[in-house]
Amino acid sequence: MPYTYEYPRPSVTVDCVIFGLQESTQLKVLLIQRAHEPFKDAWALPGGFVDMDEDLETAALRELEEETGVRDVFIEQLYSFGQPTRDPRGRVISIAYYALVNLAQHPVKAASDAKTVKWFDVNKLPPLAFDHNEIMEMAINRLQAKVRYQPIGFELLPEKFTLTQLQKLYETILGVEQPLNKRNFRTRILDMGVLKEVGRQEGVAHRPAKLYSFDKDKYEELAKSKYKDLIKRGVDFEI
Amino acid sequence: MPYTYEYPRPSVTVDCVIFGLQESTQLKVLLIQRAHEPFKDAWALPGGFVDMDEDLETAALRELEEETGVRDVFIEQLYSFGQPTRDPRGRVISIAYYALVNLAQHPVKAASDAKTVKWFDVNKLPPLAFDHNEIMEMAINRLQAKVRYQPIGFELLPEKFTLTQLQKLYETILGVEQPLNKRNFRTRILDMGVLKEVGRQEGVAHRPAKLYSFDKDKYEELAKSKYKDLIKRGVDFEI
DNA sequence: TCAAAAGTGTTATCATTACACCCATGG
DNA sequence: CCATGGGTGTAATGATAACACTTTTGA
Repeated sequence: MPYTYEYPRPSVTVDCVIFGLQESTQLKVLLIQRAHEPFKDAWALPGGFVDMDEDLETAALRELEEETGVRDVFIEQLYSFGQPTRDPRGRVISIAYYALVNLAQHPVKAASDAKTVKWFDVNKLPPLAFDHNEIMEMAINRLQAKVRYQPIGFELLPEKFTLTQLQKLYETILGVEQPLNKRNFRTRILDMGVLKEVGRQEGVAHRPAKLYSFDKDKYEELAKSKYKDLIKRGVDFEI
Repeated sequence: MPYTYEYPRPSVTVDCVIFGLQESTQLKVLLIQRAHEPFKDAWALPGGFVDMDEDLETAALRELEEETGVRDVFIEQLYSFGQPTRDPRGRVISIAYYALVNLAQHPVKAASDAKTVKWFDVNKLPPLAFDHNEIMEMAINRLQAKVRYQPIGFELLPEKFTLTQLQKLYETILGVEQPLNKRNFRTRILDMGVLKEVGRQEGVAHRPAKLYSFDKDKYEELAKSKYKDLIKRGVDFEI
């Protein structure tokens, strides 16, 4: 290898914060119970060391599947944590990823370094190994911020869904105490123009709801033109 | 060291994208010309290897000062880049940071691994070493997104500034082709309530402008209450 | 008194909020 | 025929955009 440069090197790991939505009403997060020292028996985020020839994202997905059996998720980089004392084994830098999935579609099974795998309610987390509580907190903030301006979450519902299901989903992710106003939620969502009507409910003991699906093409298109608008408007402090 | 775990380890570097505002009208970025292989003589982001006992952020600030002489900046983590082939020396993972500074207050001088240090116009960048063009692109997007909802940039002006100066600054950072509407810019900024009047210009050949300064306390306070509002409102797609 | 930049009035339009009400279905 | 959600009308308020206008200064 040309130009080789030798320094003592930190270890590099990846960690995954996988949020799971259960019945659109409960927000959970996937944790493993560690099988080995350090922090043996403590709960932790799934993750592990990056191999020398794989992408960071690939490493995260591999570790996630190895330890929990969960696969086929869209993860996104969250942040990198590098405090020198965060791992008792020595200098370990960790790149954290996060994702939001439909819990029902992702059965879990413990394996490799994990003793147990479990979905925990986001509001009832145990103390976690390493600095994983800090990572978790950042992930929750990021998820809630993201859900406000990007239609994530649509993939978590059945392909065809009602507006009430969608509203429940938002209320869950945002962790609101009061339900959102139905009228206004609907107006806003429909005015966005990214839902298309695809039928109606059947066999329910009340007025059947219209079913919608997410129109991805429309969304991409809108995202582009909206971007131009923003540029034109210039400033729009939201604080 | 207990629990030591041995794996082959990637190298870890940090890179800094330092944006500099010149006279509130030009957005520049700080590059170094590499003194050594690989990519000898090519332009690159200031950065380098992380020491074993320092924070990532500390490493970024240290490398920035060593290579460019620039110090006392508030950097923020941008993203981590880990494509296995991004560095010909082998596996190198880089954590990128970015910042926006007042160019006039940060004199540069080349040192250590840098042959030359130069501020480049953001719109006239040379081809960069490694994957630094990709890092740069992401940094520009992030900066422009951030400036829309957080009052960064205020620190780049003199302590007392006019609304016209502030508007110019926004126009520069956003890279707009048409100037923003003066009336509306003023209304919006003043309605935020984070500026306080602190005097007026003197000795100018036109009506003297009022001078303002940024009221940080007021901002912190507003940021909190605004956050509560957002929670209450629930959803607010901006796409 | 003029150029230059600062600063203001005003209107039309659109988005947001809040509240009350009607509708369709199965049991 | 009623309980249960689904779905709509509307008015008050506030934010945004667009444009034209007035003010104050030094030279």
